[in-house]
Amino acid sequence: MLLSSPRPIQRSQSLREQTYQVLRGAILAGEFLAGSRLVETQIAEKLQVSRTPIREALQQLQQEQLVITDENGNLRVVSFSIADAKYLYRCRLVLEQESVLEACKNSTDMQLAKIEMAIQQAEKAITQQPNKLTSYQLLHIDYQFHRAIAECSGNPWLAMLLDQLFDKMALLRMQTVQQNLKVLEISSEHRRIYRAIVERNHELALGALTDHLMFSQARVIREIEQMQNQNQNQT
Amino acid sequence: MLLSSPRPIQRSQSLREQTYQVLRGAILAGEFLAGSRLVETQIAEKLQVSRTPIREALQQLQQEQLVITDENGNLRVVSFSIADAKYLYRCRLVLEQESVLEACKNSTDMQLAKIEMAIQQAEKAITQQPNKLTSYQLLHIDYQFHRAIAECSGNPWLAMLLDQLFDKMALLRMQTVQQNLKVLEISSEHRRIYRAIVERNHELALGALTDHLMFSQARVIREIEQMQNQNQNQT
DNA sequence: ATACAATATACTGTATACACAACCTATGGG
DNA sequence: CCCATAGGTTGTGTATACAGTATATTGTAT
Repeated sequence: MLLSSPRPIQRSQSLREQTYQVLRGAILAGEFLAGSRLVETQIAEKLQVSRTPIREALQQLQQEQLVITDENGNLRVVSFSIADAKYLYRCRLVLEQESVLEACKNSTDMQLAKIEMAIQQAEKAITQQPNKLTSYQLLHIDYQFHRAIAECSGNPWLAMLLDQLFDKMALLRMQTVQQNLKVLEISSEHRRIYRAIVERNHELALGALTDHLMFSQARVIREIEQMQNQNQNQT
Repeated sequence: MLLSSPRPIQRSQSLREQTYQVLRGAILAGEFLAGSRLVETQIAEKLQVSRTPIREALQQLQQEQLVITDENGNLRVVSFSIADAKYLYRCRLVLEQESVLEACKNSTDMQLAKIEMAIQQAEKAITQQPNKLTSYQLLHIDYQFHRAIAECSGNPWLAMLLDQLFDKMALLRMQTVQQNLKVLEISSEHRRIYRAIVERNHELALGALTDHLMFSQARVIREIEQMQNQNQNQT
């Protein structure tokens, strides 16, 4: 899940939790170049805490696969290939299909309102400050919408699995050109999904979702390709 | 030294990894009663290592949701409800549907052979030592089959997500009456799925898988209900 | 200059020490 | 007899020390 705190707020004061949030945020905001190395002692010094909480935060990130150990056992920010993108989107598709199906069946008025709110907030954000938004913020707004649908499903495990994928989605986009999120297209695609759910129209909703994700996948892959071409030209 | 071996030597595993495996094994083998409390210091003393690796292993288990913090912040072995069972099976169903679909499309002969081997090993195990098998072992044999199909899909993220669910599946069953795995039924259901994949028959494979998982879910839920009744009678 | 050896450095894994919070328990005052 | 509070117990979070290992660096010989 992106930076929101949908959890029942516990005193997440522990340095472990704080460093985890900081590191995760930094990774998802693209503040580490993909593939860059993460060293406990360096981070510890930079954040002015001991290695213990850093270690634990890094292990958590490692388990979430936002950070991986390379062939020498060094920790690095993960870097996704186009193949990864396709596989990740495929997983996301089947999970979100279940998500909207159940949302069509079960969602309460309050839950539907939450989806609509996510859409409206997105629209407000992109009209009010069209150029001031970081892609991190845009991704978060997008996340809210999909997350709200997952909550409608009533299936907490489904929401959990999707959350894991969303983090990787964010990272996928961070690797790419940073700008270039087609916010208007996305917004209308979201509206289409939402309308179908409100009408409890399974098939329409499934279709709209599938379109949305296929478009999204195509956009991401195109961006990755562009980036790879740029890198080739530089050499 | 030029004779150094290129890859295969992994030096003895860290205590963290070892304790993780021990604890995970103990939980999945039902050696903790569901809901029982896990205390760092106690485990550390029992395993004769310092708290550090224990802590890290417990955090990993916590992230995998095999262990959760209760309302007082104490770590406990997770305990699933019937609702959880349904939700977990639902997630598993959509992911495994994708799994067999892709397996029908992509699987190589070697991968198919691996599936068949999983089936044969299961049959060998249940005919040779029909009563000596723990349910932990039976579940592992079952896992091998489903895991082999996931590998056929070629989608590593799919396999990863399914792995997470399988651990919870194992725990679900551990809560129940321990025996009572309908091994013969399972084996024939597996064969049916396998045959459909070999024939590359999408629809048949999907149907067989769906049946298998629905049966499996029904068996698990029935067992949980029986167990709950028993507990009520005891009071 | 190159290859190699020796040493220094940089990191990680594990143990241990300590601080602090939550929870008992018991003792003394009402 | 009740309960309030001091003191002990238990458990976690964080820092730090230390050992082992990998990596970099420097010096030396060819």
